[in-house]
Amino acid sequence: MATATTDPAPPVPDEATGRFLKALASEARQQAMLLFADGAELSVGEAAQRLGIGQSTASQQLAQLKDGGLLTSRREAKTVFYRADKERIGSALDRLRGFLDGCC
Amino acid sequence: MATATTDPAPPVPDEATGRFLKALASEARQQAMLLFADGAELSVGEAAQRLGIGQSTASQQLAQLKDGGLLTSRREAKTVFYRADKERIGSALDRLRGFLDGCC
DNA sequence: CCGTCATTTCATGAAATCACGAAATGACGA
DNA sequence: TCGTCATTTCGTGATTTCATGAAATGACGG
Repeated sequence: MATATTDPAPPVPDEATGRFLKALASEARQQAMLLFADGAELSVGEAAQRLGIGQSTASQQLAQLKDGGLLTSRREAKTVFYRADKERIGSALDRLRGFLDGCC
Repeated sequence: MATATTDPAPPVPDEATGRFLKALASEARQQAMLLFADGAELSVGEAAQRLGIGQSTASQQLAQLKDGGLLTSRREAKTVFYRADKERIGSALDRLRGFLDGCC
């Protein structure tokens, strides 16, 4: 059988795509994404500085973008570097298109 | 000249895409979109009923989806019918892809 | 005109998001 | 082990969303 007994009522479109949309539905985070053009890699502190926001704020924003599948992080010594995650962004877009296709 | 004196600091990615993202960044509105599969056309009242929410709530949600470029509305006598706006959805996706392309 | 029906607008509380500074965590190098 | 630096986590108010019911708007039919 394909599904189990209760059929858990899947979220819509799906968790990951939902997080992707929420991550991007904020001007502040859209601005943040702009920092990562051309494969640029930035630390949390650098991002905070360039955006003119507090470091803890930047940390949270970047974390949410990562959670939404837009960024990856890599740790080097004390500092954490973020960069755009081309691949997951691509699949998020595909899933989004799939949802919109399927719904209308 | 291309731009005027002050250069109004364009929003990011652009107003319309921002509204598109915000419109879709809500499970309730994602559910609402599902009603419009296969070119279905529904009145505000029908949508409210199927979603199990108040009519004024539905009116606002659908309006926001329309504002986000996901739905169109048509008025027939007293009732307003909404349906998916394939075309504008397509261009919103294109703009989104463009932004993500350009930013990473 | 009036009354009615569908929708929209408005005002309201509840809940979520946002940005912040302070404190906690983790990873070095001395 | 200490002290320091970068980041994360936590607790806090301010702002924004969210859903609701009541009132206002608009469009008919009589």
